[in-house]
Amino acid sequence: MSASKTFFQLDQAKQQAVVDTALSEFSEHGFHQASTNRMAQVLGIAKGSFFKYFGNKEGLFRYVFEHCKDLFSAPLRSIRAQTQGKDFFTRVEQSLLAGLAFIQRHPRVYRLYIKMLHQERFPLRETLLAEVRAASAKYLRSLVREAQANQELRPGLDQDAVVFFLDAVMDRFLLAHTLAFMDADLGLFQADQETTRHHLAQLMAIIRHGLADDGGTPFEETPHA
Amino acid sequence: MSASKTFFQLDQAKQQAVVDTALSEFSEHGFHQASTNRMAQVLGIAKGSFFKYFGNKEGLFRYVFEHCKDLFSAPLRSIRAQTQGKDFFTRVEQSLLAGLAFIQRHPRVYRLYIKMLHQERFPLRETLLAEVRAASAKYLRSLVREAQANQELRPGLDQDAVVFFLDAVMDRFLLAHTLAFMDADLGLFQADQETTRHHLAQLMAIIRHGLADDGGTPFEETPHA
DNA sequence: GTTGACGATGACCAGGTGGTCACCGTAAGA
DNA sequence: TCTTACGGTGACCACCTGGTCATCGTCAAC
Repeated sequence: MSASKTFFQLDQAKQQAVVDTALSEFSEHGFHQASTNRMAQVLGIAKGSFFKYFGNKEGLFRYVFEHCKDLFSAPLRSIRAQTQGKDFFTRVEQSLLAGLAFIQRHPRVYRLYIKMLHQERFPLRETLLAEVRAASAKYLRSLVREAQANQELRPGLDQDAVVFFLDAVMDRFLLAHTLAFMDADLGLFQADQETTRHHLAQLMAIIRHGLADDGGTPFEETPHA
Repeated sequence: MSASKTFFQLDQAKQQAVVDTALSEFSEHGFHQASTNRMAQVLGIAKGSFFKYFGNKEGLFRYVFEHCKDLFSAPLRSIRAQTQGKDFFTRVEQSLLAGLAFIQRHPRVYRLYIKMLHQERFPLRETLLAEVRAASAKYLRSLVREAQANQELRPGLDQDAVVFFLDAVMDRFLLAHTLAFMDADLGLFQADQETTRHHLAQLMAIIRHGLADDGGTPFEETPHA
């Protein structure tokens, strides 16, 4: 718990306003460029209050991050449960759709995550990111493991390589909707639902061919050892 | 030209030292967190000199960026020429190896590029990044176009989708060597050459299956229009 | 009416920032 | 030796930062 009891005795509306403003500031400016002066001004409270509530800027950030993590973990659990029993590629596709839905509902949370990934010198960066990445990697890995058990994937595929591959493509697909420069002229950036669905289908076809067990590979195997 | 004639009249060693120090600072801290005070101290010159040379911090950055762009464009041209005539997937693989070689030779240039991609509020961010992204996207697109002309790719694949897919996987493969968090437990981060080659082979196998024309797809085609 | 508890306040602090400019040292030309 | 030109210098400026704390206002208890 990174907030003092003073903060929790505030009425709910004010607590929420503080977290909301801080999330906007951090997701927009990262940590160091975020300004407590600006936040205080936006909220219409004295700057000193922040330091009463959270000790320092880092404490404020920790609290905001905890809040985001809560928002994040619920959908992750739910999508896994929802797709239980479906085939691997359907699960991957639905996970992507769930990711998109989350980003649309919580754009600032996603931007904060991106900022943390790519901005060194965030407080607790290693610790906090490790938690998030571990959760999503674990999820992806469990999907792959089950798929391999069901012989849905081409034999001989390295589990780590598959996870890496999927992580790369999925991550980028989500990123392209948020950052214009990550969209290689595809038109995914802030795309409407129809465009997104179209490109998702194309992408899933490539992924399927890349990973699925088609009962015999047309290429010479690349030998190892 | 973002530097004054004063700067160009300096002896080469000093010019180089200035660019070198600035590149280190910018690639490590981004733009706003980079400090001209620190650079001056490292170089052992007065801070005022920077402003004589480049007008302001942004001018200094522009000059450093131009320098990096020159370093970047030569290898891109050369790798394209070197792989002319080879098959598509070999070209992709060699491009990745060339990218890795570049990153190893110029790690700070690559880090600066990453910083610019993921840190808003960089001066001239849109303009400068557009140049770089356009160059590399154009390269990738030309590879894909030629491959499609040679019927190396599965028919019906959307060119944009293929470019997007390749960009995603290749980008992430390079990133994983530089940023620990982008390496989904694969062990690519600062990996030795052997590890890298091993994982590259795995990845290329997946890409091949995903894109190559294998003379008949085992799945129902996902119909469009 | 008096007291005590406590959250809110914002002037204030030290420290860092990008940027300026009057001054200095030097070296070439007369 | 005097003049001129010019790059180098670092004290200085205004501004912004995270963080502090003496003071104030309010409200409940007695």
